Amino acid sequence: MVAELCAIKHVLEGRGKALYLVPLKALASEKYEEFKILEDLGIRVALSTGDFDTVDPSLARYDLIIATNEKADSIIRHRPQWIEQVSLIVADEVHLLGEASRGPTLEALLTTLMITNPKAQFLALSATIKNAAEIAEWLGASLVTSEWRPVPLKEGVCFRDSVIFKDGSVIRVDGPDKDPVTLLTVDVIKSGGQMLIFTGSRLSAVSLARRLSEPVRRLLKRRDERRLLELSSTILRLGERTRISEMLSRAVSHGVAFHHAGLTYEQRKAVEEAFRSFLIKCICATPTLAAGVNLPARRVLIYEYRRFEPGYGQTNIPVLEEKQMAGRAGRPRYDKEGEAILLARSESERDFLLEEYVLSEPEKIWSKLGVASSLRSHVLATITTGLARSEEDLFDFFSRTFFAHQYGLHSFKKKVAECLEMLTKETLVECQGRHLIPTRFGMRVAELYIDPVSAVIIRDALRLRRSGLPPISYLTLICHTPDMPKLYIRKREMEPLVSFLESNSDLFLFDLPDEDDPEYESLLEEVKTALLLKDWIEESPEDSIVERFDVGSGDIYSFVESARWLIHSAHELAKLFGFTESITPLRNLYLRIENGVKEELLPLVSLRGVGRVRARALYSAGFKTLEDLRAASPLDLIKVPQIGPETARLIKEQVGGTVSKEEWSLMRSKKTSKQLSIDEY
DNA sequence: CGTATACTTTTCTAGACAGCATGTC
DNA sequence: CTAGAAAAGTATACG
Repeated sequence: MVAELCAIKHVLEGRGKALYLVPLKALASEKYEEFKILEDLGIRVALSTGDFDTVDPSLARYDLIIATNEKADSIIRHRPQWIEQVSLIVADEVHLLGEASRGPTLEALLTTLMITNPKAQFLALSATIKNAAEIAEWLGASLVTSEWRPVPLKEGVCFRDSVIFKDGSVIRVDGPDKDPVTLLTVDVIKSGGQMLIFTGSRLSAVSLARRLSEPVRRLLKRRDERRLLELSSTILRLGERTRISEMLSRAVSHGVAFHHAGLTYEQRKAVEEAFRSFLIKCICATPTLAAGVNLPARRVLIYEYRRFEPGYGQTNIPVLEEKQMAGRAGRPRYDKEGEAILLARSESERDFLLEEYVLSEPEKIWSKLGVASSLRSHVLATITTGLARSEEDLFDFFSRTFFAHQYGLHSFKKKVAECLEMLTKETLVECQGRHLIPTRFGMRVAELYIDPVSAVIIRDALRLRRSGLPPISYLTLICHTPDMPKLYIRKREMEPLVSFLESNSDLFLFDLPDEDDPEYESLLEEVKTALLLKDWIEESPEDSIVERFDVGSGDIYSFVESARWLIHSAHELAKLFGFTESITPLRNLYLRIENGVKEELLPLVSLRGVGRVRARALYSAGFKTLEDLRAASPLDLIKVPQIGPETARLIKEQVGGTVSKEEWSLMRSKKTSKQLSIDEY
């Protein structure tokens, strides 16, 4: 509300545009829906995330622009004029600054905006921050704190059948069951509330949901039971049937659901919506639901406060994260208070949890901009945007960052200089005397929004100028870049991966580490990820990919998305450097990744208006090449399922066939008439 | 020799942002 | 912040 009022003031008083920054796409959409009512006041609201548009020049027409941090950063790299008119910058969930992977982007973005828009107002928001004053100081802002909450929150710890709250009050839950999780769940549902349980792994989310299914089902009203059965079958129809969707469907029929990133977007949305409409009584979730969309419940149970972290083992989650989860407790308008409960397994653990979480404040936020991988790309961006034209400019810029604010500039200078050295050595930047000038390569890398290291890996590989390579060569290449997320390797998978590697070593576009090299294991991860992508473009059924790689459908989509982005980037770099023999293979691979199709469908899928489904339909109707399509009459084309008059016309336009006047008018008349069956056509 | 039981070894582990182009049945 | 639970495998006891 504070941000909203502030934005209204800025726009209506004609002071300038407002930019609203959020960390998640889902949050961006949510805010967009929320702020759209401002259009009644004549304020034009736009949404800009990676899902919706590129750097859209029409954004200049809007007054309030909602964007993810990364999207806003990317927009700035394309240097549009309208940025100058921004007079209010809202940074929602600003505690993200302390997150290693994505905090630096927000930090660089805010620093840039402070420099380019020195008169703008900065409004940073967070519910869980200890050193808020320090961040305010960095932003040149004043700190405003408020303890107000729409629904009061009670935090406590549960051991056996009793819960001790922060304020000293104690509640006891009892029932025939001895299991405290079941007791707490049944208790809150009986009194008309809902339960949200956070677990530390996907597996425990799923198994907990199964465990609670029976007790929850017994509490269901007849009417809900019927609607849940409908929802249960809807979930199976949302996508290809997999083991996970079957388990989810079964749980949902009992009024329970699990929620993690292995689910598809649609499945997750379905679960969230059913929870909001009180249909689903209990969700067992990984931290997916801790941040992000607003999905409160009367009672929140933190079932596991430890989580595995690679390189560290089992670690206690930060208090900040625990407070984020606890903050989900209490549904405005429905609950008069919310309860957030940590689960203890022993008496000493109960005391530990009370002390370390319930009564603790969240940790301080520390800048993570010093991490080399993120620093590189921000040093480059500072140069390509023209913000730094010399080394001094560069240090000036970085002296304005939160990192410099917290740690001082001294140690930082060396890190920045190292990044600069790497960028000049790899010719992303040129030094001419004191001047720093981005090369075309550097410019393109900044715009493509990839890590300079990824770009160098791709360039060096394509520079081998090898032609006639199969898709797996390019797939392993992009999986070799730091921008590509990777699959875990299981012990039993080592063997087949090693043998694949040995028999195909001539297909790799980069040097392979030795078997005793610590890099070797990450190479296997890369190969495994590449093999998943290969299955995808060969149209393996989703369920077979799920089984073979032990991933969820949601994981498949996120791997495919990242691969699509990097293949596109590789294609652009091939064009930039004139690596002609790679341009067409990369273009084809892009089409196949995007649509998830076999090679035989390539010519069809390359047409506008034809994706996976229509390509398949055309192919099985006998139209296998562009030549077949050129020879075909449009009236034959519309006999193909999935192909209507519009698409037929579009296809004909692209393959350069002729459409006679009669055919044309016939098609147009069909277009406006009620849709006919294939037989009628 | 088969099987129950105790002890040892192995396996496995959260999430999600970015480019660009296009628009049906 | 540097693990711990569950599954799988193996040894031993017992009838």
